[in-house]
Amino acid sequence: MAEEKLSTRAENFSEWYNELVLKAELADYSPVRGCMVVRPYGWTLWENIQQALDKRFKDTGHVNAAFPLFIPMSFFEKEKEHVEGFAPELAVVTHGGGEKLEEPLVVRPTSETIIGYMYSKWIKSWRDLPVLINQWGNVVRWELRTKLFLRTTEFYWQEGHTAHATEQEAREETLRMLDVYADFAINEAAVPVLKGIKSETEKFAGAVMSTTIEAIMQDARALQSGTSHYLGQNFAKAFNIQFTDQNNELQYCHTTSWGLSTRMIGAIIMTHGDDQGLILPPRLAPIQVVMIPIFKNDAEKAAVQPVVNRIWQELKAAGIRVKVDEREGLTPGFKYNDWEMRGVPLRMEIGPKDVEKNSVALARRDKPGRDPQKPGAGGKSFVSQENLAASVSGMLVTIQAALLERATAMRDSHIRDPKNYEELKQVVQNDWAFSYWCESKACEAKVKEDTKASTRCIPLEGQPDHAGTCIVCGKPATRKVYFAKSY
RNA sequence: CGGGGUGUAGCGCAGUUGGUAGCGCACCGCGUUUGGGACGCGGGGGUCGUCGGUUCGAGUCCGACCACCCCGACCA
Repeated sequence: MAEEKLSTRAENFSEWYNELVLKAELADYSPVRGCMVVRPYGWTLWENIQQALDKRFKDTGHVNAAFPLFIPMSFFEKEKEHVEGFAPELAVVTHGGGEKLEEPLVVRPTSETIIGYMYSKWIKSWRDLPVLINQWGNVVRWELRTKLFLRTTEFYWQEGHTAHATEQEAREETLRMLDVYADFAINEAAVPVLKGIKSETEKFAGAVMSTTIEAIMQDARALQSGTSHYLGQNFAKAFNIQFTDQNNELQYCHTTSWGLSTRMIGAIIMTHGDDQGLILPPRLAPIQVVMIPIFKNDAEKAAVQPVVNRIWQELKAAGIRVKVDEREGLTPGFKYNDWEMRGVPLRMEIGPKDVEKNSVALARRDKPGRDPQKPGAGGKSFVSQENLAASVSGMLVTIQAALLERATAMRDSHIRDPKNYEELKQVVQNDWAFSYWCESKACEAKVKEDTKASTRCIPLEGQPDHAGTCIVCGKPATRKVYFAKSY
């Protein structure tokens, strides 16, 4: 049950987020520190994300499998950078069945190691390649500071792991999956992400190259929303993933990995939500249309209910995710607010007047219109019951497009091009800076030191056609990078 | 792991010089209501975060611990 007002985004963005996650019943705090319980409404959203991604994975030739939750500790010691990167956040099982284990088991923080081990068993010949496997699962990273969906000790995600004969193939795969993520984020979640390459300091532990989709939240902070890595032969050498090529020569594979997690739910919340609550993109929303029957007495109820039922059937038959709010004892006004909190894209009101006029009232969540006397002011409109499924479908498409458009405008308004370093230091307090960078760790570290902003990515698109000078040190630079504060 | 804050009913809070726990919302029942957060009447629900100390007596005073949240160093 929704309670009264939320904190506003302007007052305290962080509070607003926390309250919204709880009140919209997406997730709740668990008795275990840093872990979350994903509630049915949040999980359904995740299932819709899974479906949209899984289809894209299958369409690009991948198959799903499941690897163990427990990984022998020694596996982590085989790849130097990997162990250094993950050692601080490993959860380790030392006992089982009441006895101390001979070798401790790590609860997977990511599965490169155990999958690498298995790939070395499965891959013998160039004919076995490429191997294109994805896994849906949970992982554990012992985080010091957690926040629902954005960073929790345990989280849910998918991790794709592929092995290829050549560097070129593996690099192509890395970028292909980055494109899949970007396509998903933009066209399903209406989150206008920027694709790019991570700096050396920001890349995945053990990768040769990390790529990312970066999103801008309403408070202008960056959220890394998905990553795709080219791992070179690092894991192949650590785990002996070798094959015999066409010339009968033994070669190491080139591997990739790519992941997208429940953090995406946080991205959706912080991209689209308003002070009224959640706003979900129609393509992913667990409930796309909520129907509110309105009646004052039994006679009106008798008139309204059959119409509600008929329309519900029609929408359902058309493949629309629709729910009728049949709760008794609550006023329509309360229900409006309640479903707005939960972010349902479209609300349909059906009362005696609609039955009489063969119409329904439709209210768009992305354009709250609180005064029905001023239909021009908000998103409330009255449409005929004829071809209603088509009108509703059309409106859902319109809402989806409007959300992406609004989010894109928001993103663009936050990207700035400071003229010099002094200006950059100001800009990154409330915006992103898109600046030439010499790609040295020293300059990157200096920005972080001075402003707390990090490099988010060197974007793959939108690079200038001429060289420039590093915004920090003034040395020649060929590419621009985004500097921003991040989650 | 450092700094700050909070722990009293499901949630938000009050609780005086220490005297045996209360308000709002939510919940349950009945009735009236219902096109933008309804109302009346009745009802249920608390070892006051934990442990210890002071005291005739502790939600209140003292100490320790624990948990969670917020802000900083690491990360999807």
